[in-house]
Amino acid sequence: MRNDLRNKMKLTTKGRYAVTAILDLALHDSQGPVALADISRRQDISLPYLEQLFNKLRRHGLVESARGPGGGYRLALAAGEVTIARVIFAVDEPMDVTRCGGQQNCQGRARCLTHDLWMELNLHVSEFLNGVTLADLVQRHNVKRVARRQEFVVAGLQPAAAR
Amino acid sequence: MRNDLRNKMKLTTKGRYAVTAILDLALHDSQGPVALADISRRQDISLPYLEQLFNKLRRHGLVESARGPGGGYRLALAAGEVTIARVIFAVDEPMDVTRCGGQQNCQGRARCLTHDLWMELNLHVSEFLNGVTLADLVQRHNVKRVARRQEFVVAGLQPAAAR
DNA sequence: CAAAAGTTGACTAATTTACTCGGTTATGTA
DNA sequence: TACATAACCGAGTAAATTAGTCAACTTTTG
Repeated sequence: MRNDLRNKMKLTTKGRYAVTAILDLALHDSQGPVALADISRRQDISLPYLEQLFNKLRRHGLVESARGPGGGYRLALAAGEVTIARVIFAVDEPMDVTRCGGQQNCQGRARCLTHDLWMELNLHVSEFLNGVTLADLVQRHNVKRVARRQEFVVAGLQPAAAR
Repeated sequence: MRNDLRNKMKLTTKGRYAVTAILDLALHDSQGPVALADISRRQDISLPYLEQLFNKLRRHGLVESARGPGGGYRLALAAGEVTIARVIFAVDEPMDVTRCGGQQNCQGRARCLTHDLWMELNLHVSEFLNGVTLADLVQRHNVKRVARRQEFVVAGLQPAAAR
C-alpha cells in the first residue's frame, strides 16, 4: 500500500480561488487591463497569492499581462472559450494520472477492483467542468448581483478597507 | 482569506480504500464472516488501517462484527442498499458543509461569486456516488475478473506471501 | 528617473493524510 | 478453563500537501 490510488481531477481551494479570481477578471475585462491589486481587494485574496495563480494562468495561455502603470491582466481568450476545467487544470496541474495510467493494467494487485469506478466519476466531473465557461458564469444572476455589491464595497471603502 | 471555501464531497484515498475493502467484503460475504486479515492480504491494505476503517463503517451501521475465532465482518445491509456515497461518508465524514452552510448567505465577501458553481458540482458527484451500490459493483465483469485473480493469489501464496 | 505594475524562486507554517503501536476485550474450541 | 483468534480502542506520528509569505528583480509609463 502506498499513496498511489490518486485520481485525476484535483479540486482544492487553490483551484477555487483561481476560478473566483479569473471570473472577477472576466467581469471587468471590458474596462481595460485589471490590476491584481484590484482583484485582491474585491475578492479578498492576498496579492502574492494572486501573483502565483496568474503566473500559471498566463503560462497556460488563459490570460495576458501588461506591465507598468495602467497595466494588469486581460483574458487571452474569449470568455466563452475558457472552461472552468481549463482554469483548474492550469493551477492544479498534476491532474495526476495515477500510476495506473490511462486505462493501463495496474499491477496484479487489488487497486483495479474499484479503479473503473473512479475513472467514471472523474469523467463525470470533467464533463461538468468542461461544460461551464466564464461567459456562462458572467451571465448568471447571482454572479451579477454579487459583483455589483463588490463594486460598491470597493468604491466606497477602498482607502480604509485596503488595510 | 481563510480556509473556508470547502466543499462537501471529500474524496481521499482513505475513502477509496474503504470502498475497495467493503467491496471485498461484499464479494465474500456469502461465505460467512470475513476476517480483516483476509481482506488485508487480498487488497494489500495494512491490518491496523483496516481496523480503523471498519470501526467507522460499523458505527455507521454498514457492517456487523463477530469476535473470536471464526469471527470477522459481514455486511449489515443488503449489498444493494449500500451506496458508495454512504461508504465514503462513513470514513471521511466531515463532508464539511463550509461555513457558507446549505444555501445560506455567506459574508458580504467574494466567496459567493462561485459558490453556486461548487454546490452544483457537488450535487453531480453526490448523485453519481449515490447511484452506485456494492451490488452494482459486484456484478461488473472487471470486478469479477479481478476478484478471481485475487482469490488465486491468496490461495496459492498465502503462507509465503503473508510476510 | 521614479513609480506602478508584473515576474520569479525560495521558503515556511499549518493542516491533513495515512498510517503505526500497544494494549484490551470478547468468544469459540480443545 | 486455558488458549488462540479476532475485533476493539485510543494515542501518537511521519510524510505530504496546501496555502501562503518574502525578497529581489524587470519592464513600462509618464
